[in-house]
Amino acid sequence: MPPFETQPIQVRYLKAACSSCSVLELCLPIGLSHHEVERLDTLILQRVKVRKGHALYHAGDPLHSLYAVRLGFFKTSVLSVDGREQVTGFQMAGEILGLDAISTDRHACSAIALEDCEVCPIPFAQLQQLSQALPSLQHNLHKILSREIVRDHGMLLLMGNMSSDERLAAFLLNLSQRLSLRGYSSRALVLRMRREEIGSYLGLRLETICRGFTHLRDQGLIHIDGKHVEILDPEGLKRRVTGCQNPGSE
Amino acid sequence: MPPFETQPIQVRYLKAACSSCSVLELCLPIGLSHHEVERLDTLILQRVKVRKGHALYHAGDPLHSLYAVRLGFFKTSVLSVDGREQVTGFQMAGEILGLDAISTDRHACSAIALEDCEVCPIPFAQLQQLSQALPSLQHNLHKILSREIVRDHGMLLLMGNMSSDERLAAFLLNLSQRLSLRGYSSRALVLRMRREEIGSYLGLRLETICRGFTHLRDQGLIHIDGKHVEILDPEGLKRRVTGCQNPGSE
DNA sequence: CGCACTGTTGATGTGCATCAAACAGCGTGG
DNA sequence: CCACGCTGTTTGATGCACATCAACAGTGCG
Repeated sequence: MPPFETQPIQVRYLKAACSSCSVLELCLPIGLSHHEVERLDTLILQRVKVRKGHALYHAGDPLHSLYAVRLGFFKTSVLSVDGREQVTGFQMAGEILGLDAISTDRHACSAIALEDCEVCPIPFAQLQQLSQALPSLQHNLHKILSREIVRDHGMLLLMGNMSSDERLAAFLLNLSQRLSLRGYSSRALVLRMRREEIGSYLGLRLETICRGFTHLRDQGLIHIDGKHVEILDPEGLKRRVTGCQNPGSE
Repeated sequence: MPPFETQPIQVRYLKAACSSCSVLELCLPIGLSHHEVERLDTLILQRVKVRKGHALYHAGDPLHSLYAVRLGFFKTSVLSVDGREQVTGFQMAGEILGLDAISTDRHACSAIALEDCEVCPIPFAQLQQLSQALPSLQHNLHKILSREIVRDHGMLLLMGNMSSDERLAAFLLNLSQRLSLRGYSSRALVLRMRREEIGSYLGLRLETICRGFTHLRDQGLIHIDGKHVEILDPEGLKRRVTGCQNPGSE
């Protein structure tokens, strides 16, 4: 059976525990004391599994919980009035989904699992309540919200000023850096999303993504085979991003 | 003396009072009780004036305060590594500056006054402290942070999917809507920024902005003379934004 | 007045979108 | 087993929207 985004999410209940979570140090509880983590734990009643291709939530759904990604890979996207999709982000373990829903108490984007995923729902009302009592939890939440704003501004810079190849190089470096933070190789990575989704994220067409990969490959910066990317020359990629109007390097 | 962005800001001290502020209902204290507003008032020691062309803060400055715009018009912008500017937003009365600094305790962008401005500095550490005690203040702060995220995602949609004329129409409608919320005319508006800054904001060149204005004028949607814009046909402008791939209307 | 800055418009170039076709992988069913 | 459709990727040919380059007009200011 093919996955449909509009189907209800597939859930399986699991007892949760931030304390023993592998992304504890990247997630909401970062820097909290053992005691504080235990109090946060009481909010997270169970983990939820989301199957590949299914939605964790849709735009318009009321906000109940924020979601900490425990496992897997999501995309978030908004739809324009005339139905075109803009991917606003790709989220991996330790990252928080649903932040944009706080504004209106309704989710402003949809979150789709790009592979089988597991998330920790954090009931938002209770999170606010608990962060009244725990200043460091409140501070973490502020930082996470602010970090998303900084990230978005970086994306605006990318969309407004970078060529297609530069965008692609920046995208790969960003993925690589986030994966390596999580203990994965910063060299060899697997793209969980399709070319079209990368394109939407970067403000380009899928064909341009393909050609971009080819360019970077022909310059000896990456090796690419389908969804498998190997970064051969991270420094070269970085130069590709910053060296915007530098035709001498060709 | 021409204004330099790198000069220190010009300050003049004024006693502050949220309670009597004209944008009380658009700003941080929205929905707070009289008593709660008074407690917030105690944080804001004095208002600060920023002269046209001067910076309220620069990227890299340490975060001390958030700033509520009381009067005037700002732009915020980030610089790419190779020195190109990306305008990330234009802020008017009631809007909060400095949210992106919470992430790293340093401002990630610069805020420049586009006209003589007045802001209320809100010491962030104390704001966090007070919002421990005042749940509705905490909630407001969360909403403001989240609203910025939603706004940015809208900008990504615009940058990724819209033609130059559509971007410009969306920009004008957005300005018009925010100005009318503040009691100004939604029809007649004055652009406080230069064409180049609009262009940077929308991911276009200044010449393209000029031509876009000409197009909208030739379609009878707006009247434009320098910095003065009159919106003649708001509905037509809206159709211009949503009707993305509709060549029949030309 | 003269200069710097901003805005407008025209001519030309180019980077990416669009259109199109071929191919690979993969599950399904004859 | 192969044929088949379906999805995703790659590559080529062509067109267009916007960038770039350039000239000039309007405005404010020392």
